[in-house]
Amino acid sequence: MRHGPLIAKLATVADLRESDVEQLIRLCDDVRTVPARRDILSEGERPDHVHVIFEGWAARYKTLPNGAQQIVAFLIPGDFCDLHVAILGHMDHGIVALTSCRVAYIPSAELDALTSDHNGLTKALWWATLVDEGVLREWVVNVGRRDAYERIAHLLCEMHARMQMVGLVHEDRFALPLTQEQLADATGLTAVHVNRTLQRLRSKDLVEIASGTLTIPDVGALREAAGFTGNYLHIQRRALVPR
Amino acid sequence: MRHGPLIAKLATVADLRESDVEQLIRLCDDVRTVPARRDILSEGERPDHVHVIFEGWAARYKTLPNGAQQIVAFLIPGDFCDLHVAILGHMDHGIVALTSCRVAYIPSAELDALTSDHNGLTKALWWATLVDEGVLREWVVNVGRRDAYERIAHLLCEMHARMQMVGLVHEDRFALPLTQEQLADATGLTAVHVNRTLQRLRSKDLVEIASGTLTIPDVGALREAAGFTGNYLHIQRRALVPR
DNA sequence: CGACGCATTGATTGGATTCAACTAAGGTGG
DNA sequence: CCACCTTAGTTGAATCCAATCAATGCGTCG
Repeated sequence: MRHGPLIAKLATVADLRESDVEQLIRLCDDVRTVPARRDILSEGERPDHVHVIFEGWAARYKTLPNGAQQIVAFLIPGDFCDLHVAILGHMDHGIVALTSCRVAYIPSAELDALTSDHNGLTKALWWATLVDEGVLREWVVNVGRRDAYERIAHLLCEMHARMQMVGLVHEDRFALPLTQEQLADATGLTAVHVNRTLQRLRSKDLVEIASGTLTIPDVGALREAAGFTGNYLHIQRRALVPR
Repeated sequence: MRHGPLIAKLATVADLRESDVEQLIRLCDDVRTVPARRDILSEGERPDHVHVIFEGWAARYKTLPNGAQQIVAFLIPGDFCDLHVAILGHMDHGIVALTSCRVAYIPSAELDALTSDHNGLTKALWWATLVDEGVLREWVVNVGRRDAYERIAHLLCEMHARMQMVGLVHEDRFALPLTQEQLADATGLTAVHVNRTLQRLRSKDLVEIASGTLTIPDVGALREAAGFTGNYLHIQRRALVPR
């Protein structure tokens, strides 16, 4: 945790050397604060920076013609916002800060340079996007084939596992700064139904929610209820390779 | 089309040289036939080959504890099955042949070697996976926020656009070798409801389906009904760069 | 305080599922 | 060559999960 969530996350999978870590830290020296509800990136934009969340929560979202919104991913500390625009050119969705966020702005060119002399980093970044893809597949399953109860339980399990990866879970408790409206936009439900479903989860003592903090008294029980296995997150802890 | 769908697809985006094309063709010399309904890759597998569909349709799918299935992607000629397992290690989902498929088996090691001396190819492969990711985001929106009617219309629009990319659409007509059951598994609906919804689409003359062939008399009208814009497919035709 | 965002509750509606039966098409084997 | 069986598509009726519409509580903040 000494180096922040990004390195914590990448170190769990890639053979990062001390020198890689130093390079990453140097890249992330331009950290700005984005207030809640502000777009970090808007649809159609062609950013010349790559963005990494250092602190706070954000969401990828798409808006339909009728005004309905669908959140397609939650971004937590350590997550890249747009590793892809360097290649795809423009954003096909927006990213909005859900809380006040501290975001690192990395010039695309510098990242390009770093990854082209291919060290362990390229693979680590690849890995990050591939895990994102795995998460997306699971989200399709979630909205496609689980009922509201399992769906929300599953989402909470996922966020618990991901927050744990970056060291933000303490005693099965972590900050969940989402409104029920946002949970609804992520699960394809309405806020009203999210409310009723959360009540069911609470009444069964699977979750406790108080002032933006989620507590999961029995992780195993919640995972059972959700049908959650974290296999798609491809978590595998490795040691940090010395210089 | 002279070189098959994979090169056709990659050439629309990357600066492929003649030499790149030759390399790709050489890589794809081991083409095998997989019968319909057979798994090309199973969940949990750790393949030492990377697979590309040359002919036929396949589907990525996940199975839930209760037996429900969710298709999370359709694979058509030119699509990679598992560009990611080289990095993630194991398959977190299965891939099944929907029709008899001709599949190229590329040894992972050879692809690694090819991409590590980074030519235009690396970027092209990156691009392919990033588009897949964009498609997945749209699928989340599809099952999360569109009703059955728009949902199926949107899926058909997408497949039309993707089939067009690899030159498999002729006069707004293309092979759609999917059962209504499979359409249901892809859209998070039941086969019964897919049936009724297809009837509505037919009655409005938005689609015609006969013996595994889909005809879209008025592409604009169907896209309008679906709220479809292909922006997330990141299609952009470029010229082939000469050697 | 009043306004606003968010959570909560009730009543009602509706889209999609479920269960079940039935038809059509295709393949197989006696 | 037809009886038989399987698979895919179709239709109807009943049911249910979640949406919709609407109102209320409640804490916060300018």
